[in-house]
Amino acid sequence: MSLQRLFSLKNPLQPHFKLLKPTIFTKSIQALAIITENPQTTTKLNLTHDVEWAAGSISYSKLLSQCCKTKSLNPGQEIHTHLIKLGLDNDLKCRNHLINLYSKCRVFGGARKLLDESTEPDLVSWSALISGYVLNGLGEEALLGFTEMHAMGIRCNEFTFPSVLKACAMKKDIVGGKQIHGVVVVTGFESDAFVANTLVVVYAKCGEFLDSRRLFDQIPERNIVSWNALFSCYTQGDLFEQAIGLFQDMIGSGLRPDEFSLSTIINACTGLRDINQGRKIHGYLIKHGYSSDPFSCNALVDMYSKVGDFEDAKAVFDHIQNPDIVSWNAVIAGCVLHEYNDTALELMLKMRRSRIKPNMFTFSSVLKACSGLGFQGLGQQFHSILIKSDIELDPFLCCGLIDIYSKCGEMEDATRVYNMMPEKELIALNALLCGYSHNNNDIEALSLFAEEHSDGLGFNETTLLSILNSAAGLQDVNVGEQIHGLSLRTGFESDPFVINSLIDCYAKCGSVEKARKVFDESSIADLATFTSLISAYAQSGQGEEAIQLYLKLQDLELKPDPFICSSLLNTSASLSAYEQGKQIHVHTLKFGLLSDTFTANSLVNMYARCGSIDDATRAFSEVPEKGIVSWSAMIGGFAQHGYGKEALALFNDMLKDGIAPNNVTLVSVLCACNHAGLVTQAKQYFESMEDVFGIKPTQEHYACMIDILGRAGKLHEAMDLVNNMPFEANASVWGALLGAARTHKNVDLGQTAAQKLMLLDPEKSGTHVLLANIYASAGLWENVADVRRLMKDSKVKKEPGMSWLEVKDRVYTFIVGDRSHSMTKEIYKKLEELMELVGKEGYVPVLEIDLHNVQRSEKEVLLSFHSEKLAVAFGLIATPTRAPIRVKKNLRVCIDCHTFLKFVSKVVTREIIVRDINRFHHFRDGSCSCGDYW
DNA sequence: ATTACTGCCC
Repeated sequence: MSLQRLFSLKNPLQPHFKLLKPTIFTKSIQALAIITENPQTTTKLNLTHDVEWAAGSISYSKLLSQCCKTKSLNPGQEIHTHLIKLGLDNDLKCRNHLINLYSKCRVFGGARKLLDESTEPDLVSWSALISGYVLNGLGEEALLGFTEMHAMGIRCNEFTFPSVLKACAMKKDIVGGKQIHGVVVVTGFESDAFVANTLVVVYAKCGEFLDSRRLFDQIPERNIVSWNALFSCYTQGDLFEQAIGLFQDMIGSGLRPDEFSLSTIINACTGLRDINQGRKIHGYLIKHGYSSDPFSCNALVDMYSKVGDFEDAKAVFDHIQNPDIVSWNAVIAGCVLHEYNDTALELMLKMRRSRIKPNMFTFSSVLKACSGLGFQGLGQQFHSILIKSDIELDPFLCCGLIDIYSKCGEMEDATRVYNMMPEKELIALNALLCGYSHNNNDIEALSLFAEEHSDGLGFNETTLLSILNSAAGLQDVNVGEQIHGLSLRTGFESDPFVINSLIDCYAKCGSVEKARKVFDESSIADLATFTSLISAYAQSGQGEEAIQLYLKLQDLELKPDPFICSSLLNTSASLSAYEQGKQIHVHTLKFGLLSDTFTANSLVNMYARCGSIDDATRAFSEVPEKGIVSWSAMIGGFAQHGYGKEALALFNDMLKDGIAPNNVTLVSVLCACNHAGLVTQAKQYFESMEDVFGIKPTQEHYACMIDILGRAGKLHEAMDLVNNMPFEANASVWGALLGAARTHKNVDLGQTAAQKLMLLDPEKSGTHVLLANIYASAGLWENVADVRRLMKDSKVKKEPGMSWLEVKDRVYTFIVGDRSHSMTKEIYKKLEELMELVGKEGYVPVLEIDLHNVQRSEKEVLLSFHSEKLAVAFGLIATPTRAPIRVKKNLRVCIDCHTFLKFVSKVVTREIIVRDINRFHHFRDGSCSCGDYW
């Protein structure tokens, strides 16, 4: 128990009484005496516990000196109190010791009080005070003390100058440093080793390396500290090679490096990322008996963490006998760097068990670990510990906290931490902007940036990446252009990350041309840039450009990565480019990318959407770690191809595997029921969605369910469902109803649905066409004419029917009545041939009713030129005899083409796969996989 | 009695 505690006891009379109690006093003195290694004293103290004896037999000055050496504040204060009691507190020697002790222990008030109350404070009193300020990093206070001392007419000596100069170095105050340098020269302390070495440090720390080096060269008797000082300054100024060069010069001059030299050089190796040199130094350390030097060990832990293997870092750490706070921090930081985040937290617990208090470095690392592990709750607990502690919330910690709060979407708290910072720092701004962008607070991000930018906070590439993400999120090409301009003006336009973000931003804002321009103008041709532009093309549906770019990438012999391949597979999927997709598949195998689940899932999706359910099934069976995305892709694939039973069976397999479905899976499940005509099952799934799987039906699920009921002719039930939806029905719901009305020729329902659709999605052309068809089927020709007029007035154009067919490396496009193809003649000839063949088999053109006012013969001609017919005809000419023909169409297949293709598949014995806007049709041997229900 | 060179979080 310390005396301080005694003084705070309730009874004010007690302290004096307790003070005289020998047992309390002697415990401290005894410990001190043992430390002073005075065997005589120790023995005698062991014989007696008497206070007065201790005071008389050993000098207070000696004891206080020992207190200073060991920074033992409490015993020092006890002695101080005792000196007052004995009236010995005016002794200058003791007083200066006490000033030194208090100042070093940050009790500046006490130190200052002793100095002020001195009858004659001398140079030593001031030196002691100033050195304490410097030791505690208070450069400003040290210089103020120096000025005051100077004003009192007290001159510095070789002991004071180093402290004062160090204060200048700390503040990077070259002006003050030069002034004091002048005083040093005038007073003749220039050649003192301590002063000369510190002068070298002052210039170097202020960035004046040439002056520093000149002073170093002029030191008459350079010692090891001079060398150490200079190359440590070089290392701190990131001049690692110069540091190592100087180190070699030192060895050349015959000096043997000590632990200071070695730990500094290890840091230089870390900076240079030169692990070989670092290992050599490690060997030297062991050979020369420095392997237990704490500084060198800590430097090694840091080096292996940052440059080498974490295992090496851990091995060095495990060898440290009594790891200090820096050792722990270094190894914990290493864990975080290598993403052993849970180990980082475990080590922090171990560290606390060994009674070492975490500091701001520790918290900075463990906050990162929490963030990496998604332990936001723990991160918030650390925040409350930090608030209760006396640890200063420096910019690094603030960043960590902003990151934690951003990760859990608590942007208000993140903003609060940021606003709490006395001085805004760029790294904190970046952390907050990043948080805003991830939480889709794009407007907040951009306005915060604008504000801080006008306040002069500045920005770097990280800032630009964040705000470009926000601009992309807003899909505001103007904001993107402004940021582009800003990066051009500030020279960031050549940063690869900025370039990629610009491409990404322009692409997301819908301007692939601008994205391409950035790509073309940049001199960087790395994988990431290609990935950005390829996915930009993929996202905007420009698959051919995406592939062209991929070919260019291969010309440059860049090895594709999972991102690129995944992107390309998705492109092939959306284009139904089966051959192309297969080629990408080969590449994924060649480059070993199928262990990546994303890529493997994309492969399943690609084959499913390119119409090859067999390939998709095979790809699915080879997905290394099947997740919900893999299962959903496969179930969705089966559903789209009309394999309802297979889809549902797979869904059950998935449930057996313990994978919980998500809303995407359930859309596919309902879709499967729809395409397989399983109305009862669909109803069961739909009704149990929330109870069994905990998924609330969305618009999509409702739309699917209404489609099912509609197709089954249960129009009332479908309408009831629309009326009882928990939200306003959207366009897809009404679209499903309109489709049902058309199938079942229900004019009232068609009108209601079409009206809603025209309001919700006025640009959609299909609505008018469907409504016209419904009117036409009921013989309401005037209404048909009205709709046509309405369509003309509202400038809604009927989307022309288009089909795509892939042959070898090219995708061929066909439009209704297309005659632009180089093989037009052959195609139409083939079509005629086919007409004749299928006519013999019993094919009769089935007319779409909306063509009622066109002459019958004309209709037949028009029908025969539908794009899918042209595509199939070309496919028969241009592809190998037995290969399936895969066509993609932008609209629903018309009933005539559907009938025609059934016949064709029979007469030419070929499988024809048509992917229309809703699903796949596999025409084989005269029938279609959809069972004529689509 | 007072003095110089070394480590951990972006």
